[in-house]
Amino acid sequence: MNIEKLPTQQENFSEWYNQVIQRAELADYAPVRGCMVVRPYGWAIWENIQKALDQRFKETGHVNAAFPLFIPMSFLEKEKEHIEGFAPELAIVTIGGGQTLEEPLVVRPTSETVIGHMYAKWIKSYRDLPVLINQWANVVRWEMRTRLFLRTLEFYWQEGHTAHETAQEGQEETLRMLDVYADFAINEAAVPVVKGRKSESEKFAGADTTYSIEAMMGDTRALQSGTSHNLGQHFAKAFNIQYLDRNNELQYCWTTSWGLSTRFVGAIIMAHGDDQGLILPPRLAPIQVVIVPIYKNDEEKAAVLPVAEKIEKALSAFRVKLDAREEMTPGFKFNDWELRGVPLRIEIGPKDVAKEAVMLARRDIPGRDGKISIGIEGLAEKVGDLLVEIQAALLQRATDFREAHTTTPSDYAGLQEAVQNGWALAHWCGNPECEANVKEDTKATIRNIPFEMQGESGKCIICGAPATDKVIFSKAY
RNA sequence: CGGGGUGUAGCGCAGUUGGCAGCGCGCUGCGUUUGGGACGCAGAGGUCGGCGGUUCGAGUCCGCCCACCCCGACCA
Repeated sequence: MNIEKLPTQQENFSEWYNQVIQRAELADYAPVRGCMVVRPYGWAIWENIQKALDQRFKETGHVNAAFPLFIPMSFLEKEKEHIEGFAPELAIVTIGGGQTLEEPLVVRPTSETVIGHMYAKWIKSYRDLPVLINQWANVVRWEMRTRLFLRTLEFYWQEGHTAHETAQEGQEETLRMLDVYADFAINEAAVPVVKGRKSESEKFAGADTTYSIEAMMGDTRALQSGTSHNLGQHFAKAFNIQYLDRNNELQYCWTTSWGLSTRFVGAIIMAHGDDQGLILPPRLAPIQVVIVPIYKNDEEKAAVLPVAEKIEKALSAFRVKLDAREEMTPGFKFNDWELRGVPLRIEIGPKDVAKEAVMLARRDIPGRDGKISIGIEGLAEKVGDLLVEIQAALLQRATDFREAHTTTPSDYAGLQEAVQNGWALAHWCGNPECEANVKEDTKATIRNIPFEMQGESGKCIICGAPATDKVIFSKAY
């Protein structure tokens, strides 16, 4: 392990990001360019994300299934916008079993097409609707520039695919799942997000409308953290997903899709981390409490270790780890677990044993300010309270940070200035040219058109034309 | 695909005019340590990215190739 300090977020945020991931053993670079290995600690975070989301999917009536990795090339070509959008980033298999394939197989970049094909077989009647299926899967998109978790050639995600009787039901489903994502982000990951609609240029290839949740990272850039698409009847028409309605008339279904990926692990890292390393939200942290025993000799060890073990048992309701490694000093362990973002640390040494107490150290409050001595009696309850408190504090801090770095410039010069270090809220007339100009001039894009600001009319900050949409401009990952 | 850069131990790097393959961290063993990143001693670990050329001799010079990184066009 490299014992040197991390670069600070201030001096080099992206280097801080890369190093914290590798040193905390979340992920490592794979032998293939642009691919990553998710290591056990990183995967444990993903598993906790999966649990929190899967539970919400089930509660809203969805079931899981698995669709194949390979998709016939011709399937993607059936929806014009879809193939145009994805063509540049497809991985295509042309040889199988030593033979050149008659039809190339695409490694799925997303599964609307195969799933649409199957839905056409399965759906006959309005009685078959709605179909509410999700799958947990890996997908491949051949990206030019990659970053661990944020953009890799292969990534893990869930993709929900639903089919409905009416346009309205489709729209309701699209927004329902966006709400599920926002609820997850805020209440499980403590990452504040803004729900909104994507502009035409940023929407999913083949969607009527794309919605997203956008979060601000520690360097003020935006990260699209989850998306929900109203696909209208595009895929239903491309794949003949039809049903007989109540009047015995053949109708096309209305479909949706929605996804959240391992990119969200990157969101957690960048939204909460500090110069010491990760800070994981208690609800998703693989280890919520780490116990570090402290002793100088065998005598002290004999006094301390059994108590530490007793505490470990007393805290079995939490994800707790006793770090009894002999070959490391307590000081090393403190730094090590801080790097790994464990929300709460318990230090127990001879002095504490004598007092029948322990030291509790909060990860979100560095140094002595975050430490308190507390009696062993009723410790579990106190730990539970503190974890809830830390979870809330992380959300509050991230929200405050976002607000402190969000401005409402009044003219174009102000906008250009504002997006250099933060989000800018401003009116936009809806013209793609204005959007493109901002990107050209500043590298910032329209992240989304927030629901909460709809209905405020004004003048386009770029061209001055009347505008009904107020949008977030920001540099993004 | 364009522009720039780097390939030497697991990681980070040094290697002079061409002359025995090195340093720091990490790793292994033993001992001393342990309340905020301990120390000593002894070890293990190399196709110097690959192929070819020049030379008595190449990590070093020349040519070709390969890989990766950074910047741009694309993106959850």
